[in-house]
Amino acid sequence: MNTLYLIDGHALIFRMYYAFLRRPMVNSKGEDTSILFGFTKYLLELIAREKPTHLAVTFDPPGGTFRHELYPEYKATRAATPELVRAALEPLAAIVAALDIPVLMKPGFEADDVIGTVAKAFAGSGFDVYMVTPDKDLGQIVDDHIFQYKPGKSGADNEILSKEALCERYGIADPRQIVDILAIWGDAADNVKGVAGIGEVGARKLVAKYGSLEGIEAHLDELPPRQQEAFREAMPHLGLSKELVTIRTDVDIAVEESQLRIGRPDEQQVAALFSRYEFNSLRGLVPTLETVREPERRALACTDAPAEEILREARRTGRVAVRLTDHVILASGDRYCVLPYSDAAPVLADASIEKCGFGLKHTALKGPLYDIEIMHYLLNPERSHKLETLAAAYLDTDLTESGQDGQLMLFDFEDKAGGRACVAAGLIEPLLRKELQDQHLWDLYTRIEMPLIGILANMEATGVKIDPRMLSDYSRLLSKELLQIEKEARDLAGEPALNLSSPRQIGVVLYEKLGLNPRVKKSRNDSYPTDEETLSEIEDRHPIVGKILEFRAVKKLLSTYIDPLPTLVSPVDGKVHTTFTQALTATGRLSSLKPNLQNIPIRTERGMKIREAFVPSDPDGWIVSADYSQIELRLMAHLSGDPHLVAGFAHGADVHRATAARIFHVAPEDVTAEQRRHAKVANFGIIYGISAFGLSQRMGIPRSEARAFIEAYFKSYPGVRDYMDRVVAEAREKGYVETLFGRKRFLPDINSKNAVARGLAERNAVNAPIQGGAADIIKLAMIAVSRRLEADGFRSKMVLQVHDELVFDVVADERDRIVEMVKQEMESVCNLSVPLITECNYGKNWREAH
DNA sequence: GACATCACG
DNA sequence: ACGTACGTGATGTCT
Repeated sequence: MNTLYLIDGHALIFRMYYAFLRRPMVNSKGEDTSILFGFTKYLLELIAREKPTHLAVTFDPPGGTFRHELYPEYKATRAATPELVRAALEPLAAIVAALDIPVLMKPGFEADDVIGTVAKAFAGSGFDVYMVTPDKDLGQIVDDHIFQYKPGKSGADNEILSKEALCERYGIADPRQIVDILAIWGDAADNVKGVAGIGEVGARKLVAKYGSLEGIEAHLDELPPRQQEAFREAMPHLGLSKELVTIRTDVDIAVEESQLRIGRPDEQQVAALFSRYEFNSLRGLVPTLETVREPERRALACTDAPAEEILREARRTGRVAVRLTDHVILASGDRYCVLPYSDAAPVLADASIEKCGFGLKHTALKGPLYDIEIMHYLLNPERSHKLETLAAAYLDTDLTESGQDGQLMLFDFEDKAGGRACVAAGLIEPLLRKELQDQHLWDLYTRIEMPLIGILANMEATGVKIDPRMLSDYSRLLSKELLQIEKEARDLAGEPALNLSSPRQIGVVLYEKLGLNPRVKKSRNDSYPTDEETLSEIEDRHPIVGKILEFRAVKKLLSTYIDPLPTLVSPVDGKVHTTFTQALTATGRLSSLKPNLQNIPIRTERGMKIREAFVPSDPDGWIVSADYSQIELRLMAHLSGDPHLVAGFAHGADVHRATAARIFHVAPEDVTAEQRRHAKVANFGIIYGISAFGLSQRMGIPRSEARAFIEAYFKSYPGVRDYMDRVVAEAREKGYVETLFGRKRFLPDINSKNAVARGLAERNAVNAPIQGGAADIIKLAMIAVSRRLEADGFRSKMVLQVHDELVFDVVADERDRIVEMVKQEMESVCNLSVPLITECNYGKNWREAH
């Protein structure tokens, strides 16, 4: 459904004027930006929250209106417009224009009349219209497709008044009767006279009973004498009052649908205006093409068909669209059928029939899989790959629109929506196939992502065995420690109720009560910094700081890993089954969720113990872990071709030591521990697209020293600097960078005038080919290893991937063969100018396997 | 739902 | 004068 939001500009301005009256907002130039800020924020938040497809702002035009001609005293009692409001009008118009939001005005008419006219016109042509105004007058316009959207006091509590809500509020049958209520009630603000002595309640009751002003007049004699008298007295002006409070819906104003479509803000203008008024907090709210909702598209035509026909068609063409829910939906062309898994299984498992669809990660599916979510992910990993988005972009149809079939039973409706989705995926797939081929991404899809789909399905289905007893014992132990730490910290603070999980409370205790760092300042959102880095610096000033850090560490382990993990163990097989997402990260990595098994602790002793709970499914079996050694730095060596970095890997030497030796001009055996540590940090920095600031933070040295350090690094490895320059230049020219295997990452900010955004894009340009290339390589390894597991008849399973590590649940007698096979496959998956080395170990649990 | 924090590579 | 090392996910607080 298309939605049109019509903003009552003046009403909103006044609302903001009063909202900020006691605590105005002033920028560094001393200008009062309250109204501009409040108005702009409201507008942007409305767009973000409601995602209108169409939007306009209305203002009252300068000069009088037809109401003044009818009645010279109209609004005569109004105080003069406050100077702040007057001053806000022009800048506001500029902001609204920069946001590409149309302004509607008509000389001689109030904004209300324009809103009324446009609302009626668009509601009549299939729109839902929301009139954004606190003004009760506009209630009279409300109907089945026109709503009053009342701004709340603090942004969030907006109220949407439907026809039903208004009728209930006023006790009337039709919102149009609000006109009669207002005429009788009168409106002091507009100087419209009503009936003396009758207020809102009286007017409501009378209109409810007699239907209208005219109805009341016809039955005047039924009223109590006092009211009769009041009405007779008011009679001469009531007709005028009614006319004045009636909102016109026939204003001669030409508004095209296309004018009101949500547009594209002028980034330059918006940036200039926002920095002029210092609206830094609003920048992120400016709608982008991704965040605005596209106007309505036509529905997708499709029909259901007998299952036998679809199955026959699938076998004949060697292709079928698939959607897996509680049941199976199959589609061919624009026809679909719904059937139980048992009936669909033969086709799903028939490898000679290719499958296309959205989300095909399922163990039942065999044969070539064309998953449009993943195909689209390769075209641009950072865009949305939702089916609805793809259907809108590739088929110009709206899959979200639904329910107009009204009377359908729920399951019929679900089938129909599912059928439509399945048909849509089948129609989108060939279009994506073409784009992948045009953009040279076809090989990446067919050789890496496509075979990976089934592998991930199997890994998820297999799961990892967990020892819940071990975890519950450990939980008891750590919980006791936690309680003790909490008590000690509270005693040290002298605050028995201190919540150690609250950074806010911690900040107050540390900096206000104990005064541990007089220099520290509340940051902009009224909070003190209490992150680990900050606290470590002041750890020796008070024993409580160490307690807080320890509390945090233990609490993290308990609440993120130890306690939730057992609840995620399947009662069926005693295993946890994560979900691997294949179309999420910007770089090509996988991600893992519910639970995330890619961030299980390893760096501390307490954390490492958690890995003891990850065990082989057979008590006699083994956990085997194989991880690529320094894969990202090796890729940097390969991509840059720097002879010294390549040489550093050639003889299996300690790279960080070799780096330190080169940077500090000492023999490798004379490198100190600190030099090696710094070289290691620098090597990581290089992969991240080093910056002097970042390095100085990590090494705890001044920025000038960091700069010198980077210079020394580049002097030692000139090829690395050349590579970084090259890849950034390539990004500037083409707008994207790519991995060895052609995986792309687009960097729209690479030529930005904003130095921060540009800097990030430049570091991404350096990092994406490396992080993404490593992701490509381990995916290839997973494919190679899976093939061997199957071809050689292994019973052991691959169960986890952690970016540079593969984890296997291994049966006892396969241990040594698995270690050998995995290492061999992982190391030979691609040929770089440096060796790919895999560390492969086994143990009775994940911890021991390292 | 935003933010701060912290677990991993 | 800004405001930054790359990529993720889960939890708790607070509004």
